[in-house]
Amino acid sequence: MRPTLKQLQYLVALADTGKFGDAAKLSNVSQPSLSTQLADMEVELGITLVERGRHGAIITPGAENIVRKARLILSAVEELKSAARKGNGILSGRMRLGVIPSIGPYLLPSATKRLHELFPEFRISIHEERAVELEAQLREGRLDIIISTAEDHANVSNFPLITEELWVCVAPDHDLASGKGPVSLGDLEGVSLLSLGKGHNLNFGIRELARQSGAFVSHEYEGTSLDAIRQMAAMGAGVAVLPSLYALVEARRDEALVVRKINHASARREISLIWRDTSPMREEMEQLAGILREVAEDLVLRANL
Amino acid sequence: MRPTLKQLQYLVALADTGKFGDAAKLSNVSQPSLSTQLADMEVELGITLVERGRHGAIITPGAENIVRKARLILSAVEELKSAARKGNGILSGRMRLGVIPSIGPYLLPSATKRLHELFPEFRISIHEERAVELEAQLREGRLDIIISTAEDHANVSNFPLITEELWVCVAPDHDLASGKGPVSLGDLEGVSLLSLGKGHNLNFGIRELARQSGAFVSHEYEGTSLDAIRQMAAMGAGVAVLPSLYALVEARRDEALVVRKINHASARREISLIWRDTSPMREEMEQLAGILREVAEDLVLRANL
DNA sequence: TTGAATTGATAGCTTAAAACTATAGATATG
DNA sequence: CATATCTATAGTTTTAAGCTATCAATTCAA
Repeated sequence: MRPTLKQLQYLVALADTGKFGDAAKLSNVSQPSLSTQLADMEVELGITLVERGRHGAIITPGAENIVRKARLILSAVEELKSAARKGNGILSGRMRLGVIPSIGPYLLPSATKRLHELFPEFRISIHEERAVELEAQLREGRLDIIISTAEDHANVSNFPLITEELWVCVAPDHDLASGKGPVSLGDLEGVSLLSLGKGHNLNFGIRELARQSGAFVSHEYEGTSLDAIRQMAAMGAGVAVLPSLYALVEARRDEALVVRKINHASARREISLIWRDTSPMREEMEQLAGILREVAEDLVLRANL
Repeated sequence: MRPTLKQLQYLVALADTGKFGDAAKLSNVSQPSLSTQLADMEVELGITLVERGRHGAIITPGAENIVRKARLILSAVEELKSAARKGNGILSGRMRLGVIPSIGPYLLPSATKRLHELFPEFRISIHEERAVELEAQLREGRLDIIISTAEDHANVSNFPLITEELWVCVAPDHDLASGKGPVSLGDLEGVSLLSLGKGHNLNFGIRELARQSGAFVSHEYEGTSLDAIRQMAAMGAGVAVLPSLYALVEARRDEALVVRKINHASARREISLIWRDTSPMREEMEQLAGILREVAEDLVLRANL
């Protein structure tokens, strides 16, 4: 890569001092080294950069331009170095975050707000996809980090953020609307469960729940968003099964719905922050996870007030 | 100068290809060379730039920024190289031109106009000084080129631009105003010659003229500009001795003056373009001289119509 | 589960670049 | 005319960069 940065530096030093010897001293090299580097550079560029003589070195008029550009380049390199020093150890830059749709819209608005307060230099771009796509993209390096349920996948590290219980949401005239407190597994026998479509992470948990309780999963409608499922339930189409964050933060505000927690160990899912374990940013990832966890806990806490 | 341009180039290649091997191929080096350079760079910058793994190389979020800066730096270097290629052999850049006051205001307006037409990339900054100052500044490298009378000075090259005759200008009621055609040396005997002050180049020629003709140089007034001398003459203070360019272009337009050429071999001065002969721009200088000469000749020609 | 294929890292060596010392050549300056 | 002050050149040493060969890790397929 010619000219070299070193050569550019020598040229600038020469322009500043006006003498080869002084420029060499300034650059901490010997005068012959600087002289030869400069001569090489002139050959490389095919232009005479300085006029030599007893009087010292005078930058030729045509080379003033070059010197100016050289200064800009050198300062750009310094900037690069200081940028490297700065954005180190701390959350900075732009991270590509993937998130499942049943978490994204409910956790991330608060989370990004908080992150921006704490780390103004940090940006995340959010990609909402189903869990399978997310994982593939994480592996391919198209995402840096994902928020999903932590199933055991090879070569990824995960950090639990929050454990979500599953809640049922039904229209007030539904059988399940009459009881108080949590719903037991038995209460679900025979009912029609509304869920997100296939490939969605939430779907797996609900299928399992149906299997254990004797409920069945509705095929009439497979939602692509939790809001859609909630509205179906409000219209009496069945029992929406929703994760806590959504149930607490969104569904409970809907007066056309009764919301009850499902009281069973398997009626929960664990949301984690997941990254390739080859990633050199473990420290930052854990820092990020800590903040996301705080935000999630805070959301649940507020909703329970 | 770390990081090296080469290292930056390798980083960009890696960002583009996503694999060390491919990046190496793209950069025409072996994979180990590129690997070690990149590792060195990471140590130097104190930041992990890429995540390595079976999947290839993924730029870490914090380093995206660095890559972007690296691209800019590399393209700035390319720009520098193409600027060097462009501004070569042809008049370009900014040249610092010194000129004596008895030429500057009469030649340069036309000359700069013409130069700007021919070489839009070429700029000159003009410094009007007495010949002695000009020469000193040329030696010091504070000027690149001067327009002055070509006296034999060491270490400078000169290129004749125009030979100026000296003219006398007098008020219409002066003895010299009565004759027709050129003035002979004898006509000047005993008259009072008006001249620029000491140090001015024109002064030397006029002193010599006085010596040969038996005239004397007025000490009443030593002008600092040709216009001042002309006005003195118009008021009857003596005989202004003015060089052709001024006499033809300016003085002849003044109805309060009679202008006559002095008919003698020594009543002339040769104006040249002068530069340090260490200057590597001889070619450009000669090109410039050619244009200046054309402009000067053209001015004289027009004035004689 | 093993074996081929692919990826980047490491080791050892070679080549090329850069630097140094010493000195020559050129040119102002006293 | 000697001297001081420049830059260039020659010869050598040191440092950096590059190469080949090989390894270790991981994936993918049989």
